[in-house]
Amino acid sequence: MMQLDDQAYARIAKYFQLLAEPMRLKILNGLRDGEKNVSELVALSGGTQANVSKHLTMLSAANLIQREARGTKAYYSILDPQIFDLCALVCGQLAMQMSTEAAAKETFISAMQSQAT
Amino acid sequence: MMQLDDQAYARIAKYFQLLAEPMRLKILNGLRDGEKNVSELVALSGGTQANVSKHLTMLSAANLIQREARGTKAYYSILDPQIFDLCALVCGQLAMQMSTEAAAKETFISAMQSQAT
DNA sequence: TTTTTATATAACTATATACTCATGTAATAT
DNA sequence: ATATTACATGAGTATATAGTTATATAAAAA
Repeated sequence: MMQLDDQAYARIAKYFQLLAEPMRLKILNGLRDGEKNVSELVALSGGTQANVSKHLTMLSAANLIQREARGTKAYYSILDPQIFDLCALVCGQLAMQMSTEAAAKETFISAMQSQAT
Repeated sequence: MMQLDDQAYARIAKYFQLLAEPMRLKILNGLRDGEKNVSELVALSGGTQANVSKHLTMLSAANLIQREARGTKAYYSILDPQIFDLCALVCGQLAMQMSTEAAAKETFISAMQSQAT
């Protein structure tokens, strides 16, 4: 078993932390089919402008997404589509766990298929 | 683009949240090569008994790991090895990001190889 | 230039959670 | 029966973070 040092664990944990927030997942999912500006993401997510903007700044600082200013608008786009593989794995895992809860399972199975690369 | 409802996002986020903690990652990595009891995990992780026990309870409640009491000891083991795929993906991602930081990159490359399924 | 539109950010609040210390519980040993 | 070992858990504290409100900034339009 490989021993990682504490710094390595901290870094991996921080990465997962970014994905551990419903609004951020919603935003990332909103960027799946290409770049969107902040207003579009606000409308899509149902969050406030300030909050969405903060999450975008966080995701951008971690290089999960990319910012490009055009005019007065700021367009964000996914930098590494592999994050969707992560989500797909988790969705699959959760779908397994919910093998008894039929209705919830339906939701997740289709979500997983939609999110899989 | 598949639209997930808020409950779905919350659930996925909660799953990532479990992996967003260095001590829990350390514990999970400690269970990679098979079951261990609490004392072993305490020694391995360098955490306190109370803290390790709490994390184990959390991971167990989320069905990431499994508890089996034998005598006065409690043995924990990984329930779904796919979590290591998640970690490997993240390690790979981080290794990419660190392409300039040579030393740190070395650490992650080997870690990733060790963690990959 | 002034106004409007789009986005970012500072200050603040509320909540969640990681940790420690102390104690509870349960199985084994003496 | 009592003590010991192994583990779990409650109470309390500190810190992190998501969210809101208000404001700053910057480009474009009037």
